[in-house]
Amino acid sequence: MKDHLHELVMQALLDVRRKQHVELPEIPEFVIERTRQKEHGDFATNAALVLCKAFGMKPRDLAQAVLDHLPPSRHVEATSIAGPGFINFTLSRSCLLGTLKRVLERGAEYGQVEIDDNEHVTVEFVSANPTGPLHVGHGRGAAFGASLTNILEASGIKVQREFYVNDYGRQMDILATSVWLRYLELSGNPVRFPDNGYKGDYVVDVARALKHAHGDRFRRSPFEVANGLPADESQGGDKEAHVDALIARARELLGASEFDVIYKLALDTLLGAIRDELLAFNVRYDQFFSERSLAESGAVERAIARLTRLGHMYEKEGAKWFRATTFGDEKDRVVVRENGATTYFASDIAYLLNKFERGYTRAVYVLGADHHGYIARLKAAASGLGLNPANVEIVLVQFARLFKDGKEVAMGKREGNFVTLKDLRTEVGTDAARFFYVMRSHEQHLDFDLELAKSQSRDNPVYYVQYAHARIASVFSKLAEQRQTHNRSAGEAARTQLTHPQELELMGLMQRWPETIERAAALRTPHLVVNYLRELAAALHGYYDGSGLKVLVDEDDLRNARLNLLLAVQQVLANGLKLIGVSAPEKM
RNA sequence: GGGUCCGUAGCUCAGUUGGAUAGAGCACCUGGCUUCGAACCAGGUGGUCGGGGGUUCGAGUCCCUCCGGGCCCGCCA
Repeated sequence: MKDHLHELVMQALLDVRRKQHVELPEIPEFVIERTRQKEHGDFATNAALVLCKAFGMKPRDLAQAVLDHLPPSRHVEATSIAGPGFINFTLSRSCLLGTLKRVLERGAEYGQVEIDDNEHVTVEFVSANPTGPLHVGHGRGAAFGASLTNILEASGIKVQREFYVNDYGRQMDILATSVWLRYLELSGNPVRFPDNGYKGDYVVDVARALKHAHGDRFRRSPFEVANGLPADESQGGDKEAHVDALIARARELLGASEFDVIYKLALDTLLGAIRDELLAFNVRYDQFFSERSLAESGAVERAIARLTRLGHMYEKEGAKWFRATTFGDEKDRVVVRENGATTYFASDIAYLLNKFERGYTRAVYVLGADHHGYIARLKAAASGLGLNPANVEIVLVQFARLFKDGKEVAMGKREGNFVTLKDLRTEVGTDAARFFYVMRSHEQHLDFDLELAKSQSRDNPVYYVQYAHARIASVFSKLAEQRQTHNRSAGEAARTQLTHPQELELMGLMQRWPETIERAAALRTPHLVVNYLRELAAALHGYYDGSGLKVLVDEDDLRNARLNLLLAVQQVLANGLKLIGVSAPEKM
């Protein structure tokens, strides 16, 4: 519709240019946009304001000239000039009725664009370390990422959803060691637990499973384990050095392959829990990608070799550095440490390269706001690898804070007293949690009000939208009870009987649904979908309660036409809720 | 200190890439259920868009500056 109006205005401008003999090789850009207020019609253009100088006319005069030359269109009901020189367009009723027809024809597909095969985007989100359960911070990333990918797909972009598993490196070693120490404790051989160890109860659960499966196989004497270790932080030493020594001791006493058994059990258990939780949260992935596989397949080495070959690596103080400053990063980055181990960033580089080697045309990273330092680094890596950094996109999601009884719920992972996503989900339900997480702009800090999300009351915006859907369903069940019928094609034929302003408003809103998807996809802003749904639900409630009209009237044609309208609204509500992973109930 | 995100009604937030008289929800006030579901609706009160400059036909939106807050700044992951 926008394009159509743009074309009309362009035609008019070309005519005006010819008649007024304006010397102007090209018509500068102007926009057609939705109006903010109903009194201004449906669409407006700033053409006269933008072009008045070029045409040497006053804005309002130019606007009038444009209207005088505007080609007729069956979609346009009325035009007007307003304010400093805006041209407003009011869409014709037949145009709105066409939307109604289209919604019913396309059903669940309404609003979707056909997939464009030339582009294939990989979107990575959550990617939490498998060193513990998901917490409420991950929940926002999960809800955002899942909604965004659904929306991108609806907008015609081929999407792959990926979770990067950090199953390699020191944090996992610390986890495995923590499990082993808890296991020793359960076996009656307690060893002092390190300050930097993982202290959550889930670690004990894994230890218990380990003991159950393997008995005393990993028992060692506490003296052997603790003897000669450097002092821990609370003993006046360094916690990192202490825990590293403890890991080395575990490897030494158990042997590498035995240590791996523990490591593997911890990884499988915790990653399994993460996957289960994501599924329960209605978040699906196409792939869980292992960091370890990058190292083991030689991908990390290859990526470093590529950077070296392209002349972006150098050695300093025994370490190998990537010259990130060449590409705008604030400092160069270590890729291979002095001790020969590769850094986390080395894996990142390899992973980035791998994504494009797998054929994706664009890589989107959904990261927590604390990772904003990554943007320059990752883009520099892309440039260094010879990739186009414009195809690497990082979307930062701000933090979520949890409020209970008006007070913030504190979270600390190492202390083990954090609120898990599972806790939240079981307390407020998947629907409310998913809705609340994407209700606000991702650039905004989110205050998650537990009571509000939990409340089965009018205050809860989730119910407001779901209620609109359920309300429509109940009209249809009432229909059967009253032994009335709904004939869609009869309703279609009688659609011109839908004349009430609130009926037209509903149609106008439904017409905006495809535009909403397009916009939310382009801006990576799922909350626009939520805003839209709230608006559509409000219009439905207003129609239902405030218009004074009844749907289930005796007159067949009118009833069928109105039922068609309700069916269409229900369909669009369902389509929208699906994109954000919230159910569309028939009853509440 | 440097970087980055944010500051809009008492509270939580929208604001269509610079448009017209800044909008919702909650809270507060008034009214509406013997009629398709009141988890709803109709209406009202409430603003120096953090402060100050600038850019232009036009600024909550863009630029500068100051104030206030979140987060980041390791050969950790």
